[in-house]
This record gives sequence, C-alpha cells and structure tokens, in this order.
Amino acid sequence: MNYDEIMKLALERGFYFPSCEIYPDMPAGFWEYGPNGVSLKNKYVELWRRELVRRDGMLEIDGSQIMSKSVFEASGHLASFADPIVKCTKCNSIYRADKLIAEVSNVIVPESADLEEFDKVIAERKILCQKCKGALGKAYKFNMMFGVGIGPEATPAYLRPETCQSIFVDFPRVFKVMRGKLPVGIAQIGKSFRNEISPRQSLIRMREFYQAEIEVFCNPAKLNEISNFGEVENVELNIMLDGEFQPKRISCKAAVESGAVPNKLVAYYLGLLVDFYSKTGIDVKKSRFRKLGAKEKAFYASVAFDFEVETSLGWLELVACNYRSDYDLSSHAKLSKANFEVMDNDQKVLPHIFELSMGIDRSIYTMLDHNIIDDKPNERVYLSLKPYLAPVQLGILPLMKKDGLQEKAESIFAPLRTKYDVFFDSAGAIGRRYRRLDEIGAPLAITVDYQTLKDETVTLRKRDKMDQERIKISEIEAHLSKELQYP
RNA sequence: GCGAGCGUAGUCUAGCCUGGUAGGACGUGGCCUUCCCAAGGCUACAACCCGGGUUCAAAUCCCGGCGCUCGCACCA
Repeated sequence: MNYDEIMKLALERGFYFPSCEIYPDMPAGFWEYGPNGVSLKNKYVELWRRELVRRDGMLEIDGSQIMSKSVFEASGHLASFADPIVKCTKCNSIYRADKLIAEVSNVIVPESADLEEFDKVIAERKILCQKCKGALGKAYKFNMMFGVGIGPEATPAYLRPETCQSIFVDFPRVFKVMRGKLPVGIAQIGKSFRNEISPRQSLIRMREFYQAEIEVFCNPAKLNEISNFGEVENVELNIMLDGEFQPKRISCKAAVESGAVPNKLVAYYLGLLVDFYSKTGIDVKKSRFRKLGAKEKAFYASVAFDFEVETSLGWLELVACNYRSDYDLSSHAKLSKANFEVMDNDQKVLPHIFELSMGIDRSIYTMLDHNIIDDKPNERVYLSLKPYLAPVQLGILPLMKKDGLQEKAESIFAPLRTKYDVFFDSAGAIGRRYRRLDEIGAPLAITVDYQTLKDETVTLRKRDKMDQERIKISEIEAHLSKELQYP
C-alpha cells in the first residue's frame, strides 16, 4: 500500500496526526497518536515484552528523558553527535564542512577537528558555495541533541538522543539489586529526541520518537556460550554483508558457522528479533539484516547490522543491532568513577554490550503498510492485523436500534468492555458498520438480531473472510480468548 | 537548509488567472425506511494554513512566516 493511502487511513481513523496542528508555529517532526494508534502501539509493546523481555528474562526499566550533561560527555554524544557545518552567506545553503572540503579540494579534515581548522582550509583553498558561488560563513557545530536549561540557573542538560544511556547509567544498581547474571538484557521503552535537520514522512523521521531498546550485557569471553541458542538455531535470517547487493537466506546456526554473524550471542538475538517481527504481522520475507561498513556505523559500534524491511517507501531501518563492546561502560566508568565491573561466576568482568535498538513508530508504520488490504471484490479496505494486535478487538452491533435489540446488545457490551477493547456501534446500515471495523482491523464483530431475543445466540463475523457463525451469548468470551490468542 | 510544486470541512476536490453570497463528492450526527455487508429518503454538521499589506471589498493580488510532497544536502 502506498504512503498516501496509509496517511489517509491514519488521519481519518485516528491512528496518528501532526502535533499541535491547530497552530501554525509548530515545527515539523512531531506527531500524536490518536486512540486507535495508541491501542495498536500498546499491543505492539506488549508483544515486544512477551516475545523478548519475558521470553529472555530481561529486566525492564523506565528512565528519565532529561539527562545530565555528564552523561553525554561520557557517551561521546556531545562531541560526536554534532556535525561541523558551514553556511553560505548568500543563499543559506548548508554543508557538512568536512565533506565539502574533501569533495572540493581532496583535503581530509577530520570531523572532530577544531572549528578554526575548517575555516583555515576553506580560506586557503578558496572554497565557495557549490550552488551560488557565494562566500561561506564560519564553521560551527550543529548538535543533534536538544539542550534544556534546568531550574533558575538554567543548568545545562539534554533530552536523551537514545534511550539506552539510561540503561547504561542504571546498570550498576539494576544488576546488583535485581541479582543479575551475565548475560542479561536490560530493556526500555521510551522517548528519544533528535534535532533532525529535515524531518520527513510522518512517523519515519521524527524529532521526538519512541524507541524500544534492549541492551544485552555479556562476558566478552563467553560470546559463544549461549544456553538457549537451540531455540533459534533454525530461524532463517536474510543477511546482506557489506558490499553485497543481495541478502543470503541462512539459518542462525549456519550464520555463525560461516562467520556471517560473529558469534552465537549476536545470532541468538537476531533470531529472536526475526521471530518477534514475524508475530507482528510484518512480512519478514521482505526483511534483511544489512551489515554496515566502517563508514556507516555509529561512532560507538564495532559490529552493526541494520534490520531493514521493504515498504512502499523502500527499505526502512526498523532496528539497529550494534555490538557496542565496552565503549559505553568504560567511558561512563572513567568519567563517573562508578564501578561497572561485575562478577561472572568467579571472574571479574567489565561487560560488553550488544544492543537491539528498535524504532517503534517506524514499526507501527510498517505494520500498517504491510497490512492494509485493498479488497476490491468486496468494495472495502481492511487492515489484516494479527487479532492480538488489533486496536479494537470486537465490535458489538445491534442489527436495528429498535425492538429491544439495542438494549440487548448493550447488555452484552457492558460486561465485556472492561476486559477487551470492544466497540459498540448502532448507527446506520450494518454493512457500513462492518466496513468501519474492517478499516481499523477489528478481527471480530458480533451482531444482535431478532433470533437473539428468542434463543440467546448472536452471529460472530470474522474480518478477513467476512464469514459468520452463530454462537451462544454465554460462549462469546470463550471465542474471544481463542481468537485473540498469541501464537 | 537549498530548489521545484502545493496548502479550501474528518477525507478528496471546484473556485484563484479576470477580487464581490465558498460549491460538490465522500464522511459524520439526527429522523424515517430496512431482520446481515458502504442501499434509499428527509435533515443537520463541517473548511479558505497563519500574520501583514493593497482595496470600498481578499480564498483569489503582493510580502513575510509555517507546514506538506518530491529532489539535493543532512540524518537514524
């Protein structure tokens, strides 16, 4: 399904829409989830907890979004999450200083060089704006982090650009008080903030966005001692190595043996991830793990795979899988003087970290993209969401408003509404009401008709085939729990 | 940020050039009809992105801002 159709559904049915849309001064890149979007997102998150956090015995935290300046000194974000920028004084075009210099004059000035260094080379080589030949202004740093001033003195702090920093700084306490044992995953759902230069495409590139991150703390000497590896060894991964253009389909086991994936720990989590995504209703046949080359990797990663899925917008990165080694813990240990070493049996180790950094909003978008079905023969568009992810699970529809059908339907609705996401609708033609439920992916609808008044039965309609069966009112809940069951 | 195009009800759109009552479709609410898949009738609701200027009069012309789409650049 294409982007416009997805946007239309999102806007018309309350999945998501622009933030502060009634005011003209809201910058781009901020979006709200409406009622159906929240319900879908909550269920997605619950599946994530179920299939990753609980399955693997991870510990979940919820950290604060504002973090101290020291955190980002240690993490490297103050230095490395910023680009040296030059601006044309005439046409305002913006360039990455290091890239522009390299391109025009073949001089390599490292990204992290002093700003004067860029100015000097630009002056010496007489580099001008590539578009209008205007003079370039002084180089300055553009940091993608949002700064905030705390309290009356406006003490500098930052909105976190990735949720995982909370996990790192919390690690010593969480590991101790939760009696952690390596390898252990610490997980978190939360918001991150990045001051993107140009946010685009609604949920795809936002300035404020949700991440679901998992940081696996492990003993670097035991990366091939993964007791649960058997659970995923036959899970098939599409892996595309650096420089390749076609992914190879290969089992987790074979991926380790062939060296495509460096060790069993990484392969295990890549396997869990594919397993998880196959249960979200995203078509994992259209997915690949793309191994990143040196130039593409984030500054903290030593091995990186991007989990990408093909959508109507092309290949989209949904999860960054980074082996961060001890980069984070050792730099936090150094700056904070806190002790990040833990005991692994009788060995003292500074853990290494492998992370699965998932973009929730992009995943939600992809679920819509892969599940909107244009059912032309039946003149409808429906969302083929997995029943356990549907924002509305059950519609309750009286066939008519009159003759006591409405009241009967309400009496069925009342006890169910606190247990399930049930939607009651009595307005208009029955077919129209079915269509509306189809559009938001409600897998089930029960209809109260005249026979209900005689024999306490209702019809149960299923979304995908539009087929109906007659069931007893007393059996509605049993049917619901069967239909909404997780795989 | 640059360039091009664009901005009218919840959604799609006419009107803009040539200034003068904002029209349609779908939608949504109510009523009628109808005992199962967007039917019909009546009726109602709902919009000119924001600010300034020109003018007797601005959706329309001019300026500025904001946003959207695409490309470039930037970025996860």
